[in-house]
Amino acid sequence: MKKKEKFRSPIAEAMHETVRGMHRVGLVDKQTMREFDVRCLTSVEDLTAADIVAMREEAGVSQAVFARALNVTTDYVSKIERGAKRPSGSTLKLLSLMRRKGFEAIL
Amino acid sequence: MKKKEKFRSPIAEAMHETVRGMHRVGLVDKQTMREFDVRCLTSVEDLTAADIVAMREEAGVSQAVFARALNVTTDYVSKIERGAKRPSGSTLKLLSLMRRKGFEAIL
DNA sequence: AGAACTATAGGACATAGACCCATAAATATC
DNA sequence: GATATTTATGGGTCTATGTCCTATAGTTCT
Repeated sequence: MKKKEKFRSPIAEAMHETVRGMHRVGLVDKQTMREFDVRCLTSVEDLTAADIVAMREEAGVSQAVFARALNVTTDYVSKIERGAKRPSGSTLKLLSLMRRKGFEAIL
Repeated sequence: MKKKEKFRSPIAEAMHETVRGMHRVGLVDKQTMREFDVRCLTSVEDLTAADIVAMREEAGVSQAVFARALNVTTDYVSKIERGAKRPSGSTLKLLSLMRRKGFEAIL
């Protein structure tokens, strides 16, 4: 079994363990714990056009491949990288996910 | 002087070499080989409203938590589940990702 | 009974994101 | 060297995604 890194910071992990401990002694139910995790881990960072270019270039793929991975069109990626359009909602989430976990994590 | 790279990443190189080998043996044609790098990334399943409800219920979360994980609004999730709206693009990708890898994979 | 959370359902509306075309640079193939 | 092909930019138009708003109603708490 492989070690899976669920949290980025030790602080976040410590918080998770704290609440998990509360769950063990019955202070919080499973639903609350899951919601806690979601609230903690779903923060999406604002990404600039330059950030996205950097992410794509680090992945070493073309705009076409990058677009396919996001399930958007190629020229939309182009517009995003030029700052002509701003990604939002689920697109931003997907990009944020990719930044944290790597390009392969969203394939 | 920078070493001239034929491919942008080890991953891309590995993928390309694999398909190129298939081309040599005649398993794929030239056209397919040319666009393999892009085509191999396009696997987004169509999800019905019922599928999405089932996914959320299996994850055991409310529409609010589900929406937050996708970085969309709560009543958009409600509309999707009722079939009033259809997810597309990156939203569909994110849902597809979640279906294949589990709810925790997109946190 | 009163909060608080849950989900449905309506309408109004802005813009994300698709689709269209042309241009031009690198790179691949002959 | 000539010719395709890939790559990316940049213009425009336009649909419907997705947000925001309000109201209604069923649960599950205290």
